[in-house]
Amino acid sequence: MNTKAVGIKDVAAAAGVSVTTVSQVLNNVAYARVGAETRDRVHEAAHRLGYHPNRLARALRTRRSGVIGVICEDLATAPQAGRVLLGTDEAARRRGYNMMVINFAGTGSEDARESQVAALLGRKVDGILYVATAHRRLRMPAGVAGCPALLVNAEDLNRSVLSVLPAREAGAGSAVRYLVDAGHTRIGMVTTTDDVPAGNSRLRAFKETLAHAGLEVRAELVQSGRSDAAGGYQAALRLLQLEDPPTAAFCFNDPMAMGLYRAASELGLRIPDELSVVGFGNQELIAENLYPALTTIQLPHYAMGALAAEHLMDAIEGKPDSGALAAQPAVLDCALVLRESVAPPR
Amino acid sequence: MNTKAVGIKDVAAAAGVSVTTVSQVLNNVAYARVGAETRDRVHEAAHRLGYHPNRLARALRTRRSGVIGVICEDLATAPQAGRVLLGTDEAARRRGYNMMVINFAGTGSEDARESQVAALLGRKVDGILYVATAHRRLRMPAGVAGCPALLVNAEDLNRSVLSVLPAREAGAGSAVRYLVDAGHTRIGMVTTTDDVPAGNSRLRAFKETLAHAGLEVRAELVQSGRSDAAGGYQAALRLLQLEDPPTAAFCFNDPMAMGLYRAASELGLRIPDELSVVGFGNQELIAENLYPALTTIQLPHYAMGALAAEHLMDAIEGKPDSGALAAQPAVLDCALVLRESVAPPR
DNA sequence: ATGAAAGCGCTAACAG
DNA sequence: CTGTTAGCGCTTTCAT
Repeated sequence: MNTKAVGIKDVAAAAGVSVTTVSQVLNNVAYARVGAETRDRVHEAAHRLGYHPNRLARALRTRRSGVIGVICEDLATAPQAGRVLLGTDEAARRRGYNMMVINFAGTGSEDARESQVAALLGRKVDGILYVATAHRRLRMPAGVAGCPALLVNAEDLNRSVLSVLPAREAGAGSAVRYLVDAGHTRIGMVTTTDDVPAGNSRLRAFKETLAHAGLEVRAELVQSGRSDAAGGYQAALRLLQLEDPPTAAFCFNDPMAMGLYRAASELGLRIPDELSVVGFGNQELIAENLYPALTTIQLPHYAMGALAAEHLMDAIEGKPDSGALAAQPAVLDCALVLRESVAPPR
Repeated sequence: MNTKAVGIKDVAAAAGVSVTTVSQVLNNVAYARVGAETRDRVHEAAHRLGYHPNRLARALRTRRSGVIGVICEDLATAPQAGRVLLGTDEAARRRGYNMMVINFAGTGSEDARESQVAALLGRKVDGILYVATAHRRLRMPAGVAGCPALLVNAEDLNRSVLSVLPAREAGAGSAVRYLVDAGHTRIGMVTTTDDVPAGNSRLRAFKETLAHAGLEVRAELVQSGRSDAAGGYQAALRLLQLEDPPTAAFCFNDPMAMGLYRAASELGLRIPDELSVVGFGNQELIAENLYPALTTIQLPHYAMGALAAEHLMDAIEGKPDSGALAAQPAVLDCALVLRESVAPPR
């Protein structure tokens, strides 16, 4: 905490006016009527002295800190958390807010979490953003009640906190449709056996998209395994050794697609000539480094962070329409990132 | 900003004492002499009313906010930033601090950066941590001067701000030594042509380690390319097609190792039986999902974040030894993460 | 052993 | 058009 000496009264003295005038001029208070020449004097003095308002004092007085608290689940291991934070930071900054960030470790006890939330609240954050790692329904920490809050990438069990979500199912659908549009008629899916809601919804999107395209969905064309490269490899091996193997495959996530690449390589299948593949998640480390580079679905992390921040700030500032938007979750589109792993069937 | 009603004077009233006493009891002020029975009454009242001190008011009065400002270069795309933040958050929390985080985009102008730093300073952070993406020498933003600050993963051009750094060169050395210890005598390196200081230092470590082991360093055993999988593939192709090819290779980073895996696969070389490989960086998405899983060097991101936070808090609180440590950068070891990609030569 | 009162830097009535 | 003043909630001398 810098022992910066120059305060509002120094500016007032330098400009030969009262602190009120300085405050009103620098904050552009609407109703205050201050002469143009006085305004200039104030601005000049403030600039000359290098005055920067003490936001703590202002917050104490106005009961508004301009800080939004961000609770991140698993800040460290999830690469997407950074993108959400970036979106939030940029949106916040545009409106003069800053972020105070805490991490909710997977291992933390309920008490530990509550005390972290209490820390945020004690620092008088204006609102709270809860950034979940994976889409699911969760219970907001109790302390948050009574403070404007928003969920990113998850839904509240009590439905009392609204959410910003990715259109995962639509994203999965567009991945599959891309394969259909490329001309494929035998399309397989490498999905997960892990019991996550995402698994079912992506599989459902797969089936519905095929059905909608008038394509038969044969059970053997859906193979599953653990949601990593090893699981993808196993599932892909089964899929690609079918007597009538698919010419294209949609994978539950990029690591599984990486496993599929290995299976294809071992079986002598060239991607994309003999096998087209689309992943999910756009884990750049994987998707860009695979050969050929993987076409995959990008989740709108940045946009979710930004939109959630906007909604939160609207709620904090009591914007009229913030209530209307609150009724249902905001759902953001997933983009298809085109790379090299899809071609028409031969 | 919660309109939480209960303040210190509510507690005082409920306990039948003055606010002074409440403050002294709750803060465990050393010199204050308060009767044991009074203490209990105060604690009980505070607990019963659900009192939480307003940290803003306290900060204003004590000139210490208990907030550390964290400037992240490239919060979004660098997966390591999250780990550093986690280390910082946990260390900070143990001592009652919180983090205010901002992102320095690669594209931001000098002015934009200064204004972000000004925002941090205006919010009266007690100190600043600058988390760089890649090790290099940089100029701290001008505004930071006069505020306790520390650099993570970089060094200050003016040498006026001290650093916490990874022992990259030693890490690279231990990777190579691991291959030597496994019995390899013809060891190659896949390095980068990108002009980054890290490239030279890792190559130097490679050469020195081999020389120290009494092994010849033949120029053809060092091949280079762009620092991604494609570059690694090209370099590896040259390396593995030498007339006397190496039995082991050290890669500049994990993406390049991924490229080497592809080259090995195309040439029919089995890892680790016919070719051992060690990467650098432990990008889990890659290292864990490659087959066989990649043995690689882990940079101490978490530890750097934690240590930097500790040093910073020591400096803020004027700990006596904080000056002594300040003389030279703190250097933290890199761990070798053992997986499946190394075996003795045949 | 406890309390009264000043003040951190700022904003916002209210008065002139 | 501008200045005086009373707090925001807390800590901390200084009295008692």
